[in-house]
Amino acid sequence: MLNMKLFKEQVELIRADHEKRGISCEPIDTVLELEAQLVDARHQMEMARKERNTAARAIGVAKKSGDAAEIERVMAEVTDLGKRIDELDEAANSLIEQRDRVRMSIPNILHKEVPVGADEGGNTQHSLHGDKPEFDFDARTHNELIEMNKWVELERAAKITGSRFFFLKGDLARLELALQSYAVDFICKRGYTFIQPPVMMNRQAYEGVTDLSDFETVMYGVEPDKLYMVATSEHPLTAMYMDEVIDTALLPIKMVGVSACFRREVGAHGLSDRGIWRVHQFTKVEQIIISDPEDSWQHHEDLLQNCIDLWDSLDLHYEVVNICTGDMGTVAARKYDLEAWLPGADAYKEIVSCSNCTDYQANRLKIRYRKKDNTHASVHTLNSTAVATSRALVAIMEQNQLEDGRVKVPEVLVPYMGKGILEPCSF
RNA sequence: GCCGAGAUCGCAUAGCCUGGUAUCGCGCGUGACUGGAAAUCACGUGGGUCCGUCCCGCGGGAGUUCAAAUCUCCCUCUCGGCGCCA
Repeated sequence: MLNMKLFKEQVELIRADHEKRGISCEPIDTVLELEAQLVDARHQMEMARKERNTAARAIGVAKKSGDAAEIERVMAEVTDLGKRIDELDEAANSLIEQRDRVRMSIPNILHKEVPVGADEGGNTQHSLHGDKPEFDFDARTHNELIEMNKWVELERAAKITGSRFFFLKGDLARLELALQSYAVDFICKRGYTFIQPPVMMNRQAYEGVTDLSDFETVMYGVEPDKLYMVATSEHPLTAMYMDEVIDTALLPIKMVGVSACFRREVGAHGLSDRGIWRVHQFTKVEQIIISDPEDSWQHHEDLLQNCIDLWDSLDLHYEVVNICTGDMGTVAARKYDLEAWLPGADAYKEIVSCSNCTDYQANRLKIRYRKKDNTHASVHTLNSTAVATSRALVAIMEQNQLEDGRVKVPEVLVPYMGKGILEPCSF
């Protein structure tokens, strides 16, 4: 959510951003109009309250002096004022609610270097990494590999939960665990603190970190308890500091979290989504930074560099992409994706997403820091995947496959696995 | 799940019984003193603001009252005790 100060002092900035995104400026005008009404309503209410406070204090004085007629007169006056205040208060609250409902739908201000484009076709290449593997046989898709090696149970999982859930078995499950440990170790060596978050959150905290429409399309709700399963550990790890003023000396706070992630994936269909590429539950190692606004763009580059170094060390071929205006979403001000090459699909597909959300989440969550001049300001929040394990498994399987369908383990993971080749499962 | 005690500005803490302007301290900021600093002293230090001897704010919500941090009820969380439990 954008700060009201921005609407009052630099509304041209918001308008210019909407032009760039190719969306209507109408909501901006609505916010300004509601704000003008609110200021007026609030002022009227304050004046009425002032009158009442003054009169009510006079009652205390009059009671001590015992002037019964005077007490009665003032009390009648105060009762009338009370009714008027209630009405004005109700009007003001309704205006705030209307204003913020519109304000929440207004997206973050983009970084000036975000490429302009209508949809994902407008994304541009940032850099290309690793060598594209060559096969002297027909490369298989990950679907074929998991089936011939019996590494994944999709149909049996469907019996007990539904489609898009899975059991991960044997060497592939062990590789998943190895990836988690390796990625956590890798990021911790760079000064991040490992944190395991809760995987459910309440509505209020969740509204602070995500787009409202996500409640319909992304999140699972746990009904009787009014909780939501987290879609990524970014959400609990960012929200954990809500309503706090952080000691400036503690910034930046750098965290690496691991959690199961739950997504409804409403409307996702198609051949490219089969297997374990797009599923309702997967595990993700995530980097989070809570930063002084002055440093956040440097941290954003650092997060990307961590990903590049990590994925280079796995010896995989991928590209880094600049996400364009039309593909950005509401919360991020700038976003890089890593897209791994999948020989089975003959395409580059998203495996990592690295965002600077600037103060957009922090405004909503009221995560502030104390500045030198003793005033408060919102922090910046950043997040980046390190590895989403199920997608990393797909990339490793497809790029490291052998002719017989077995898979070579990346060098750096061999110590975590205790073996260099993934063998088929016996059942 | 049951019983009890709590939640007050960045931190800490008083006010609650007995309703009438949010207290002391620490930290931080500004100024004075100084060659400079420390120490000391003064002022400031939740949000809003049309800058007022203004309005709001004491975990959240409702109620009683002319008036609620203060009284009543409901909820959330924390701490202690008991129970259950991987």
